[in-house]
Amino acid sequence: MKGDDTRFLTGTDEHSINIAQSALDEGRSARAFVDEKVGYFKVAEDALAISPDRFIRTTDPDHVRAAQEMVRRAHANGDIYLGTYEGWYCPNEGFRNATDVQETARGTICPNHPEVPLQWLTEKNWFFRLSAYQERLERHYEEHPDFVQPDYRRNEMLGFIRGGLEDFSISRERTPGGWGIPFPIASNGSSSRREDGTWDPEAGVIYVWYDALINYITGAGFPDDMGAFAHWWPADLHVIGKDIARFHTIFWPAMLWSAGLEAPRRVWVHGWLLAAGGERMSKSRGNFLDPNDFVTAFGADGARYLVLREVPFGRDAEVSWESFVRRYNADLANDFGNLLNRTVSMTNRYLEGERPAPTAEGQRDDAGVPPVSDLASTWSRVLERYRERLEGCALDDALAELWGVVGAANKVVDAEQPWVLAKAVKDGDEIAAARLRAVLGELLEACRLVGLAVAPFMPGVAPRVLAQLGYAFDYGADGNGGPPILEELRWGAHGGEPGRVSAPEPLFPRLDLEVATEPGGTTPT
RNA sequence: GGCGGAGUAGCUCAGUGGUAGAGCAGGGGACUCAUAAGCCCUUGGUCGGUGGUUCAAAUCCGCCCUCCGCUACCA
Repeated sequence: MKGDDTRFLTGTDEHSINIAQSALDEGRSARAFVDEKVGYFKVAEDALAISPDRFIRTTDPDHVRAAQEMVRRAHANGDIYLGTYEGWYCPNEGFRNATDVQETARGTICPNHPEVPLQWLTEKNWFFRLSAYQERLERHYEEHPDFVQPDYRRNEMLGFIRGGLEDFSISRERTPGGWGIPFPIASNGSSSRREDGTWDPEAGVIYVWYDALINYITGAGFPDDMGAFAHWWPADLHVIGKDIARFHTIFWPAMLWSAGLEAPRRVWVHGWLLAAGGERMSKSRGNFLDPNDFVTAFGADGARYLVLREVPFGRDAEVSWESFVRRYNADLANDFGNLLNRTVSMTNRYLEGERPAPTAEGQRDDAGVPPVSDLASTWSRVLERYRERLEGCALDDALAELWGVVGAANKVVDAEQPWVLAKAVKDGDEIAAARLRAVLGELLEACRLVGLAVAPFMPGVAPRVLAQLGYAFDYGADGNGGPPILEELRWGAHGGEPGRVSAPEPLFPRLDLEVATEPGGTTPT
């Protein structure tokens, strides 16, 4: 919306052994299994009005090419070598981490398949020379203090690096059903591609997360369209969950450097939404919030607002249905929704719907009345802080800044009491008439600015706000098109344009806490 | 165990030496444009415990208690 070229990528990581095994357990192909799951993700994205430029799947053919090219580059650079990997091996799931297995009277077992004895297996694998990048990683962290955010995550990762980096394996000889991207290099160092174009299964597959990380550059055009890639890479921002921080902040930059590519500019690590008591949400615990139910109750815009406002973006947060309903009613229905509604209603009632221009700072309107409120100066301060918070990924603070203006505007209504001014106007008081127009002009402008500024959070609500105010909204559902938003976000940017407000229409119907419980029937917490 | 963070009003949190704060929730009031919303006022806290430093400590130091994060191949 600022007018910058953007490319927004989401997608799915599909080559895990767990996926291959679950598909086998259900008696169907891994491909059919992931196709179904991807459908669920896309439905949820649509429901939440998340509009990536591309939804990338690691099973996409261009991603297969990208992953194989990255392996070739690492190999050409001398960063991968053949070694042996050993550990507990579950015939159903492949290698299990020592922390995932249990010692029992009958031997070592994996909790998912207690009937099947584990084997201590040795496998020939390719290893990536992560150890060669320790110094460069430390230097990178020092020279780019914002590379990993929030700061405490950066410190954790830096501590991990300083503790010494080991090489890690990036291939697997065997996976259930051979699931994975074919490893493009044979053990003798030549290509594993055969004359008929298929890949030699003896070469194994690329280990799942080595392949998964590469999705970011596939999405930027690597290696099929290096022109596009040069335009989009390095990415300005990776947003990831805390559980995969190490992969994105340590392994991934090293992989890129090995291939002669740049690291992303910034990686933001977000926390989790936790259920009551700080428990992790899971279906088996029955404390899972289905995003589709969420949208049903609050609307796509409401759901987006709540999740981003209620939670400090860098930390875990305990959330509950009740906390969301409270926040929805307080912020959206009562504060902002009602502000717009009362402002539009008064404009209709007292000015026959005609929209007066907002009085600018230091100016007098045509009737000689100076600004009646300090909303204009408040706005310019808030906008600056709003931008700072957004750029720092402090999304909850960013929204709080905007709501400071909402609060100020509600106070202005009570301080000026337009209904009293309107009575005086009826009695022929011309000064009151000018003041009434000034008050409503300032309130309408505050509504326009907040409604537009909040568009990245509530892309569906923003056009409805502007429509009620009689303004056009020229941006698409994905935020593209339209004028540079910072121009539009100036106080009085459309001050000279005559216009009419439309009939007031509540944006966020107030919810009854007792009624608005989870559709799944789970007891609200 | 090691490293790091947190413990402040019912809830979520701000506050790094000088008379305890915000939002929400609760209570009261005046008003009426509005989604019984908004506005004003207000109840509520020995700032985890303890011992120090200081004229003065939520804030600095020591010890203790509780919780959380990181501590490499599930991803």
